[in-house]
Amino acid sequence: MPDALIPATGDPLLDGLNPPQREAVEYRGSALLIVAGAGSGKTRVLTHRVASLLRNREAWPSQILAITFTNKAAAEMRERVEDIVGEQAKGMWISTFHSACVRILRREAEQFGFTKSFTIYDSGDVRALLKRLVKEHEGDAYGLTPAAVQSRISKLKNELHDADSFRSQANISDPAERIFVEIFQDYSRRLRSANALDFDDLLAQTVFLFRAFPNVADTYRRRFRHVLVDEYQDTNHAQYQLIRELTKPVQGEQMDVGGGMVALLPEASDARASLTVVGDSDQSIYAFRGADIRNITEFERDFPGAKAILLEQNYRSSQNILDAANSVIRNNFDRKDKKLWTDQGPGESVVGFTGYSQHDEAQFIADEIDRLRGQGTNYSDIAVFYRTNSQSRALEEILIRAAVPYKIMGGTKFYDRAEIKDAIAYLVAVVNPADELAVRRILNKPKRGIGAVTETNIARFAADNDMTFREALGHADAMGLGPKIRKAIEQLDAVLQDATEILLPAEGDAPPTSVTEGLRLLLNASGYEDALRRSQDPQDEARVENLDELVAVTREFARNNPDGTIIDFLTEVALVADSDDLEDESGVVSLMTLHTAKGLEFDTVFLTGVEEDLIPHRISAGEPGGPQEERRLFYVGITRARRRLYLSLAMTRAQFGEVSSAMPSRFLQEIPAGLIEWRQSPSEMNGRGAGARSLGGGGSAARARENSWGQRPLTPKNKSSLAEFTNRVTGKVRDNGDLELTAGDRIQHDDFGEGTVDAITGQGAKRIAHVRFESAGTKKLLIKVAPITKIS
DNA sequence: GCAAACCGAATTTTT
DNA sequence: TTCGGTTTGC
Repeated sequence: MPDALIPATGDPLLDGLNPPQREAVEYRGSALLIVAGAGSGKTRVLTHRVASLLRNREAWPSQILAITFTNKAAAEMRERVEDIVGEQAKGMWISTFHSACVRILRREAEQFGFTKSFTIYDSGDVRALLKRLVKEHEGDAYGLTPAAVQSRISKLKNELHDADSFRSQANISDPAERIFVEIFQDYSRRLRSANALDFDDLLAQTVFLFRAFPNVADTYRRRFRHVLVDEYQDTNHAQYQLIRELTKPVQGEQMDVGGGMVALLPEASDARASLTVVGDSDQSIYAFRGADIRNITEFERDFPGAKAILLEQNYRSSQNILDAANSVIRNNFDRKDKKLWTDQGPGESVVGFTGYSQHDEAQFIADEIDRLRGQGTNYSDIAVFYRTNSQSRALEEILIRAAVPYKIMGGTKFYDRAEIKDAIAYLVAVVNPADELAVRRILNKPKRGIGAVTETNIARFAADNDMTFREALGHADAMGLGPKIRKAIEQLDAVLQDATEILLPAEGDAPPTSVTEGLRLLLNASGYEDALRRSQDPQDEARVENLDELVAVTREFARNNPDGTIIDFLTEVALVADSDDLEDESGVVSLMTLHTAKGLEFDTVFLTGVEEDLIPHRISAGEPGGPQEERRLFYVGITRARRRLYLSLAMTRAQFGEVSSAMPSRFLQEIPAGLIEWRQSPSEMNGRGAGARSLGGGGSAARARENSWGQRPLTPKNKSSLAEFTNRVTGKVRDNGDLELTAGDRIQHDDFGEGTVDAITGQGAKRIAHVRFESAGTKKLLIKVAPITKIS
C-alpha cells in the first residue's frame, strides 16, 4: 500500500508508518511477535512502541527493559528513543542481554557466593584456562582439544546445564566423556575460586539466580513491566529462559505451609510483564553459536494469546533486489511464507561477474568501484561481503593496488590485542585478586625471568599454604627461589599493592583515584611500558600507542561516567568489543563477512565468492540445518543492498596454498535468470558449460565483451590463461616508493601488460598513477605497491 | 628461560 | 599460504 493512501493521524508516533507498523506500535497485550522482514523498519517500530508507552503514561522509563544483542544496536536504539522522548530515556534499561545480566548479577553477587567485583572471562581467557586444564587432565590422549572442550562447555551452558547436572546424565563409562566431565567440573571450580564468570555464565547464572531465589526474581518482575527483545531469532536457550523468568507473574511471598508445601500469597496475580519480540526467522544465522530458531517460530505456542504482526513492506531495496532475495529464501522449506515488497520500483538489475581467479574477481570489483566513484558514489556507500575472512586477502591486495581506500570491519578487536589484555589483567589483578588467571598473565610481563617452573612453584606454595596465587606473591622469600627471581616477585607484589591502595583505598582513607591514574601507575611501575619502549621490534611501537589509546579510553570513561568505578570500567571493557565504533567510516569502502553485515545496509553491495563450498560453505553440508542457514546468510547479504547488488565468483580459488576449481553456488540458480545481468557469466567462462551448471545469462554475451578487461578476448577452457591468473598476485609487499613516474612514461604491469602513464596524483606513499593499458583499459595504480616497472 | 625451527590444521562471531 | 602451537637447541 502506497504511503500516500495512509491517512495522517496527527500522531507523530504513527504518521509515516504503514498499517501493520502502526498496529505493532499500538497493540497492547501480554505478548507480541513482530515478524520484521529485512529493511521493514523494525527499529523504527520498536522505538516508536517504546515512545508511545512512555508518552501515554502506560509505563515509567524504569519499567522498560529493551534487550538487543550488540552494544551498537543498544546504543542506536537508545539514541533513537531519546530523539523522540528526550531525557526520559535515561531511566530505561536498554542494553544487551549480557550487560543486563551483569547489572543484575553484580547487585546480587553475594547471593550465589561471588563478590561484586567478579571478573568476566572472554573467550580468550576461557581458552587459556582450558588449555591448562586439558593438559592437566591429559585430555589430548582422548582427543580432547581446548577448542572442542570450550565449544562444548559453552553449548552446555547455553542449554542451562552446569558441570554437576551434566555429570549425572553423562556416559561416564566412556573414558573421553569422563575426562571431559572432569575438565568441565574443574573448570567450573576454577572460575568460582577466581571469582569469575564467563560470557555464558552471565546468562545462565542469572536464570539460576531467579530460579533459586524467587524473591530476587520478583524484584525484577515487579520492576520491568515491558520487556522488548530485538533479533529474537538469535536467542539461545538460556536467553529464552531468562525472558520466560522475567515475564512470569510475580510470585508473591512464598509461605511454607508445612510438609514442604508452598502456598503463594495472592499478590497481583496477573502482574506479568508484557513481552514484545522482534525478529525474522529468515535472518537467523547464528545457530552455530547456539541460537535456536524455534524460539521465534514457536513463539505463539510458547506464549498463548500472543499476537503476531508481519512487516513485509521493505523500505530499503529496489524490487529487483527483493525479488532476488525472495526467490532464494523461498527454497528453504519449513518456513512461513513471507515476501518482501517495495513501492520504489524495480531499480537496476543485479550484476553478475565471473572471474578467472579470486584476483580477477577482485579486479572487477576494484574497477567497478572506480567507475561508480566516477559517477559520484561515495566509497562509504559501498560494501564488499565475503563468506570467510580468508577471502579478504585477495580483495585487499587488489584494492590497495587500485588505490581504493577500504576498511575491514569486525577484524581484530582493540581489546583482543595482547598488550591491551595485559594492561587489563593488571587492573583485574588489583580489583579481583582471586583471579588467578589474571595474575598469572602478568607474572612475566614484562619479562622478569619468571618462567613456567617458577609459576608452578608459586602455585604449589599457594596450594600448600591455603592461600591464593596472588597472596603467595607476598611470600617470595619463603619459596626458596633464587635472589633475582625473588626480587622480581617482590617488586611485582609491591606494584600491585601500591595500585590497590590508590584504586581501592580502605574505608575512611582518601577517595579512590581515577582508573586513569591507577592504570598509569601499573604500566609505569611494573616496567611494562618501558620494556615496550626499549624494544627493537617495530611492532612494539604500535603497542605503546595502543596503550596510550587505552589510557585515553579510561579518561573518556571517566568523562562519560562521573560516578563510574573501576569495576564499571572493567565491565564495559569486557562487554564492549571495540573502542572505535565501526560507524561513520566516511570515505572508505567497507569489507566484511556476511555475518558482520547483518543489520547494516549499503547503497552498493558486492557479494563475492558465490561458489559452492564457500557459500554454502563445505563444512555446513554435514550439519543439520546447515545448508538452510547458509541460504539465510546469502539472503541476509542480498538484502543489505539498497540500489545496486553485484554477485561475483571466481572459477578457481587458491586456498591453503592449493588452487582448486570452483563451481557456481547453487544459490545463483535459485535467482531467476532475468534478474541478473551477467557481465561475464559462468557458462561463458566454461565453454560448453562443462563442470558448471548452466546458468541463466544467455543474452549477456555481448555485454561480456565490454567488461573491464577491455578487448582482451576471453579464452574459455584455456588452461594456460587460467594458470596465468592464478596466484599471480602474491602477498609480498613491494616497495616502489622511489619509482619516479611522470605523465607519458611507459610502464609494464605484471597483470595488465604495457601501458602509458596519463597522470600522477597524490603525495608521497600515496602517489597514484593513472595508466592507460593497451588491453586492460585505464587503471589507477598505487605506485608504491603496484607490480610495475618503468620501460624505455 | 628463550628463540628458532618445525608441524599441522585451516567457517561464520557477539558478548 | 599462513597461523599458531610444540619441540628443539642454546
